[in-house]
Amino acid sequence: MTLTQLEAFVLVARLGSVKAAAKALGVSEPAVSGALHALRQHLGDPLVERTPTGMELTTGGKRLIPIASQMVNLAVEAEAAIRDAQGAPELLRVVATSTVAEFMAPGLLAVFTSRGHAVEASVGSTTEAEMSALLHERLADVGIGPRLPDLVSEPIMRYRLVVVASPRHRLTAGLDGHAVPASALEEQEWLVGPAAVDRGSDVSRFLAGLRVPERRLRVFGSESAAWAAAADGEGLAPAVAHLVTPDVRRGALMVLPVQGPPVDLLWYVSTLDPDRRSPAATRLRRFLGTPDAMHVMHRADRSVPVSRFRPPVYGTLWS
Amino acid sequence: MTLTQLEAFVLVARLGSVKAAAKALGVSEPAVSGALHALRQHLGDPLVERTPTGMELTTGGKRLIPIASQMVNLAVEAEAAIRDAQGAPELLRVVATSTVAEFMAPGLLAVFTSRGHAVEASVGSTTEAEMSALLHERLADVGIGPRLPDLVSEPIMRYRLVVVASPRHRLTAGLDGHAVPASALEEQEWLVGPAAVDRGSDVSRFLAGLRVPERRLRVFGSESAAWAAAADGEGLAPAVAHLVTPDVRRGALMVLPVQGPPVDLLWYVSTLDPDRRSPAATRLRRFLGTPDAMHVMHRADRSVPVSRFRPPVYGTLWS
DNA sequence: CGGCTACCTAAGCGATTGCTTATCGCGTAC
DNA sequence: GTACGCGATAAGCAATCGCTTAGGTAGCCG
Repeated sequence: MTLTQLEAFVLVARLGSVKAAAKALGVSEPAVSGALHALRQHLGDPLVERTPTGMELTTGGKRLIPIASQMVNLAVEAEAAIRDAQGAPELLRVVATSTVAEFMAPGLLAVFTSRGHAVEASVGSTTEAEMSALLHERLADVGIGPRLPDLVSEPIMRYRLVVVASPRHRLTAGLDGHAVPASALEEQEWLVGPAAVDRGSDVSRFLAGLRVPERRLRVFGSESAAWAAAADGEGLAPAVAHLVTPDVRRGALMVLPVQGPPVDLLWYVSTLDPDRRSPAATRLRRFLGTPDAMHVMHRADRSVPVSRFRPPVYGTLWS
Repeated sequence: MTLTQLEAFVLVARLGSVKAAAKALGVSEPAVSGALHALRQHLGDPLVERTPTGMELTTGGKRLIPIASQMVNLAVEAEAAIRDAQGAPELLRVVATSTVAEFMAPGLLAVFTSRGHAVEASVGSTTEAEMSALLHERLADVGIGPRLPDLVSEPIMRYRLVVVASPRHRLTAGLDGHAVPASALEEQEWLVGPAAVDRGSDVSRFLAGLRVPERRLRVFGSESAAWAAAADGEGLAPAVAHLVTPDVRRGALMVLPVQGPPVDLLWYVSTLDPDRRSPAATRLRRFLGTPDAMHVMHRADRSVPVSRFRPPVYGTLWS
C-alpha cells in the first residue's frame, strides 16, 4: 500500500474512469491501472468494478475512499508543514479551465505574488470534471472556472460568450442587424480552443446550444490561435466578449448576431473548506475579491503571449 | 515519502532512539536509520537531531509528528475497513509485558475468542517504554501491563511481587521468620525472566529496591525457566506471588521474607480513546472487567507450556 | 460486421525500497 | 586512555515501484 496507489484509486473512484485519472495525474493509463491492480491485490478487494455505465465501488471501496483521500491530503500537508517550518515560500497550485488559464491566471498570479504574498505559484489547466477531484486530493489548492458543488465556490467575474468572425467572412455580409440563421451556423467551420472539447464546459454547452456538430470543430492549442485563424477569415469562433474587444475595435474581428438571448456566465473561485485549505489559498481567494484583481481580470487581453501558456503538469507528488 | 519511512520516523521520535524504534519494528538498526535518512532527504529537513542527551526534534519534525502518526493510523484503519467490509474477522493485536504475555494473555485471549467474539487475536511481548508507542501507532490494539499516562488505562488486576527460592537453598535455612538481610541479597545469584532487563518495569524496580546489582542477574527466556532454575536451587528469583503458589504448595519453591513492605502492584489495560480504537479493542477491554476474565487471570499458572510463548513479531505492516 | 472506447495484460526498463551484515565515527563513562 | 553504546554509512541483495510501449479483450454503436 503506497501513497501513489491510494492516490490512483481515489482519482479513479472520483473521476469514474481509469483514463480520466491517468490524465489528471499526467501519466499513462496502464500506470494507473497497474497501481490500482497492486492495491486490489494487497487488500484482497476489487475496490472498483466496471459496470455497463462507468465504474462502481464495492463496499470496501466505499469505505476506503475517505481514508485514502485523507492520507493523500495529509501527505501534502506534511510537505507543506516542512516547507513552512523552514521558512520556504508556500506552494500555491492553481488550476483553471483553459480560457482562464490562458488569459487571466498568469496576470492574476503575477500581481498576487508581487503584492508581497510569499508564494511559489504555478498554474495548470484542466477540464471542469477534473477540477473538483484535483482540489479534493490536494493536487491543487485553488480552482478557477466553473462552480463546483461540493466545494466552496464563489463567483469572481461575469463574462459573455459571443461568436466572432472576420468582417470579411461571407456570413457577415448583408446581415443588416438580423441574426444569422441556425442552419447557416451548422455548416460553418468552427475554430475553437481546448475549452470546446471539454465536455461540460460552458463553451461546449454554448456550441451545443447553437447546434454546432462536433465534426465542424477545428481545435487549436489555445483560444488565441483560434481567434487568429478567425481573423484570417478561416471560419467562426466562440469567444469571451471582453477578451476580443481589442480585436473587434481594431476591425480584425466582429461579433456575429446569433439567435437567442446573450449568454452571460460566471467564473468562480473554488477551494476546500476554510479549515482544510492552505493559508495561501485563502489569501488568493480573498485577493480575487478585491478591486485590484477585478481590474486585472477585465484588463486581461491577449497581451500575454501564447508561448507563456504552459500545459498542465501535475506529476506525482511522491517520487 | 513512504509509509514505512513515516512509521520509522514517528517511532524514532517517540521512543527517542533509532535502536528502540528498530526493536519495536522488529528490524535491524540500519533499516530504520536508512528509512529516516530517505525521509530526511526527501523533505530536506533533519527532522530529528542527536543531542548529548538523546534525540531532539527540529521545528519541522515537531510539525510532522502528528501528521505522520495520523497517516500511519489511517493506513491501519484502511486495512481494517476492508477486512470488515469483506466480513473477515477483526484483527486484534495485543501486546503485554513479558510476564503477562507469558502467563495470562494466551489464556485470556483463548477465552475471549471462544466467547463468540469473531477476532483473530495475536499476542506480542514488549517493554513498558515501547508499549505506548506501539498503541499510538496502531502497531497494536490493546496493551496489558503498566499504566500508560497518555492513553486510556484502567487497572484490571492486583498482583504481588515476592522473592522465591528453593526450600533447600542455603539462604532459606535458619531464618525463623526473620527477614533476609539486604547485604545477603546482593550477593546471591538472581534468576530472572525478560521483564527484569526491561528498565522501567515493575520487576526491574523491585530488584533495584532490593539493591540487586545487575551483574548478579542471570536472564532466562521466560519466567517459567527462571523459576524452574530457582526450584533447582540455583539462586533467587523475583516472582509474581499467585503464579508461584502451586510451586510453593508443592514445596518446590518458598517465599523468602525480605525487608520492607510487601510490593503490591497493578496490571492495567490500555487502549486509545474510545473513538479511535478498534471495536475489538473495546470488546476486549470490556471483557477484561468481567468476573470470567478475573477468574482466568487468577487461575493463571504455568499450565501454559513455555513453548507456546512466542517472541514478539511486529513486522512492517506494509510490505 | 467493422469501428470505437475503455480497461486490462504483457513485457521490460530503471530507480527505489527495504532489508541484511559489516564497518566506521563519535561522544560518554569508567 | 580504552572500551562501550549508539548512530550513521557502506555494500549488496531481492523485491517492488512506477513508468513506458505494445497488444489484447469486452461492450456499445452505426
